[in-house]
Amino acid sequence: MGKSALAVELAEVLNGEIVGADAFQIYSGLEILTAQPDATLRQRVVHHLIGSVPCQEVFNAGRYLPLAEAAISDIRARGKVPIVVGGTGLYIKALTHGISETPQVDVEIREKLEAFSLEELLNQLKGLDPDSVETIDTKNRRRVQRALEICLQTGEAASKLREEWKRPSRPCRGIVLTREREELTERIHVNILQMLERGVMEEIRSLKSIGATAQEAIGYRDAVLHLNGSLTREQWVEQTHRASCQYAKRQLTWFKNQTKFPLLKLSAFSNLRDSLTASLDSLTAPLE
RNA sequence: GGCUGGAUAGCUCAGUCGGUAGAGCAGAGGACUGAAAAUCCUCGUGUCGGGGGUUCGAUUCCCUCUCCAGCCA
Repeated sequence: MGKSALAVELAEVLNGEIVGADAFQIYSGLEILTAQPDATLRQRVVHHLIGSVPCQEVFNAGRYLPLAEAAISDIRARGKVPIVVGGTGLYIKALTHGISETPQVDVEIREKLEAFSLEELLNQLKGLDPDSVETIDTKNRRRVQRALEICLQTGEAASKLREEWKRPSRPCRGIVLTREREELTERIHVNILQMLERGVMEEIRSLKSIGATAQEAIGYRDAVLHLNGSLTREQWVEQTHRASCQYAKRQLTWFKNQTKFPLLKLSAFSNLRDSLTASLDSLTAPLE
């Protein structure tokens, strides 16, 4: 989409610093694959939380929130403007609305639950927390399992701990960047080819290990298959491109329907300057 | 040239003992409270390769043609 470059322009105008809100750019070791802002951009403006967690570690929204809040306070304390940039809707919503007070994920419990079928998980959950069964998507294993994890860890019903998104919106302004679908598709293609030129495959080959969450990055598993020889370079490009386009669509759906931020279609502008001006206009919208 | 398989949704393929057909993937839309670049939900009319025959009725049986594989010459 072109978030990183635009964010740096904005930060320079607003005397700001950037706080990453991207579940995968957070990892170090996957700089190329996750398209982290390059050295030039990072020299111009201070970036927080990007490439800051070893990709061997398990990371999630629960870990993200306090880190991001700390970064934001720190920026404010120095009289600067925090600019949160990223494509992970859940992380941004956690920041603006907070999330329920539930304990950190217990890896052992999670692993134990992996062994059960969805039906078995549902039955357990029905016994412990019938209300949850009413509210969550019971066809979605992740949701059912998470609710059960909370019940088992806390000894309480997950539905009790789950509060409405509280802190109905901490004051902030925001914009959602979009582009024409075709243009976006083309840009994604170019970006993927650039990853190869920059050495994604070498980056991935040199990893000694990778954590359970980081390995979900688009293109990672297929890259491993390519390095094994079971997938051609072209196939890697094709699959990664497809997955990225699908992801971009899901992001749009999320931001359109889960936030009140105005949409800004970048396709209308031919250069960064104009995009910046338009962004600044949009950002004068009332505080959310 | 002969034989044997194929030819069905954008792609890979099921299927119809003859009553005009369905999965996965792709595509479109949507959901989303600690795995979120994840996970999940909804949406399937297509000359069933062309032509002819049998039949009340053929994508399904028969003949023929075309194309693609493989085998034999």
